[in-house]
Amino acid sequence: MDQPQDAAQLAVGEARDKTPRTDRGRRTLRKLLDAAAVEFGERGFHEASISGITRRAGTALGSFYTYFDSKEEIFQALVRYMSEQLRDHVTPLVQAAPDEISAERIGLESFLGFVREHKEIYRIIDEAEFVDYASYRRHYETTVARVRQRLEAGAARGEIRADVGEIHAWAIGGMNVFLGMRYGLWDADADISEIAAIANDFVANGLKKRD
Amino acid sequence: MDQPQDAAQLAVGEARDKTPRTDRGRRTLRKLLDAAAVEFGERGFHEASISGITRRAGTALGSFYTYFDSKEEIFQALVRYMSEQLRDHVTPLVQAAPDEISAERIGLESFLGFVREHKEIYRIIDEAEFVDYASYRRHYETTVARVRQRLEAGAARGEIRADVGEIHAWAIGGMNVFLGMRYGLWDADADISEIAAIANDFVANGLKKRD
DNA sequence: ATGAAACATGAACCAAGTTTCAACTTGGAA
DNA sequence: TTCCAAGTTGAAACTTGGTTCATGTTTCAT
Repeated sequence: MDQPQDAAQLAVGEARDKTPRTDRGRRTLRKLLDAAAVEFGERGFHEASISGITRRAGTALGSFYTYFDSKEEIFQALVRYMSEQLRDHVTPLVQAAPDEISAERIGLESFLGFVREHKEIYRIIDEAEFVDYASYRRHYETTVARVRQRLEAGAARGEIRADVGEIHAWAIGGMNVFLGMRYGLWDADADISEIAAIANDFVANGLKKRD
Repeated sequence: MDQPQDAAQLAVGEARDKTPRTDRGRRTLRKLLDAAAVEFGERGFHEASISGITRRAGTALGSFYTYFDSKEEIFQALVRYMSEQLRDHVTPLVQAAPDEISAERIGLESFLGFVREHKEIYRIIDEAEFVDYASYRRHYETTVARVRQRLEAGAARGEIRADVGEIHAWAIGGMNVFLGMRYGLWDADADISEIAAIANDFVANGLKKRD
């Protein structure tokens, strides 16, 4: 009924009229997000509970609903945040690479390192396949699109074969994800840069220009 | 079309003496497993309900507990069964291949075809990552182990480079899974054998013997 | 200083679905 | 044919945890 009109004016965040207006509110929201990352990472989406999140955050159960409409909504916010974190970690390193083949090696190596340091983050993005399929799909589609762009740029510079495309990008993406799971998640002792070097040698041959 | 009895009996037998002793019992168990495949495939593990399974199976709710101790247990039995189905579909085709490179192409192509025909089965195995991690890990470890064996046999016959190993196997496994998701699950119209041919050309170059 | 909006609180509500149970039916061995 | 183990049944007890809400506290513009 008598809603404040300026609620329609929040263009920045994706959240509706649940955006905090005071410092206290922003602090609480932040505490909830941090707590949710830990709770979801440790227990998985379905095992996690909102009371677990608020307990970790040190707030009351009801306060959760001041900022989020549901458990799904905070999860979705988290997936997007983490997908961005991963991209922000990998992208600058890859862009500094001297050529396309090195870029793929550096991309894989930095991805493996990121996974190893943020196991809980990796798990959350992965679980989105079943909790928030749109976010999951967007994550992989944008990730692979970036691989494809690199490949095509490399081909245009004549560094690799000219016929690379979407299929090669998905192949490399899948390769990276599996190597991340096997050697980043499961095997804490594997030598990450050796893994990346061996996989990159395989990719380099696969992408080499035909005679 | 072959009997799920084998897999079901095996999986259940391991768990407890809930194995049916009469024909009627075996029939009911079978109905429950078939219904569970549909229910889990359509709704996912957490959305699926036991009453949904028994409704589809045409049995009473209580009968479920004659054969399984919990929702997790029937899910686990299903994962194992489906992992075996997939293997039984792909393995004979791969083994009939004339050489290692063709084997990988045929393996990918038959995997893509299987995924497309059994979308629900694919989803179930994937969801095991969060419901029954041991089964999930076993599925991928045995799958990749088979790739590795093929690679090493091919290397021993001198068909491909000699230094192939675990890393190459995981790379190829991940590639296949992602291509399966992208072109088997998401894209119903993609030309499967063309995808397999392009990916295989990439792999073939990657595995080629060095000069 | 004051009032209104923002924020915090946690007990209670409630829906959904898992599990139990006691009575009943069926199968097949003796 | 008899009898008991195996199997079936579905209502009801029980759990769990997401969500609501009425009440109290804090913030801040005026």
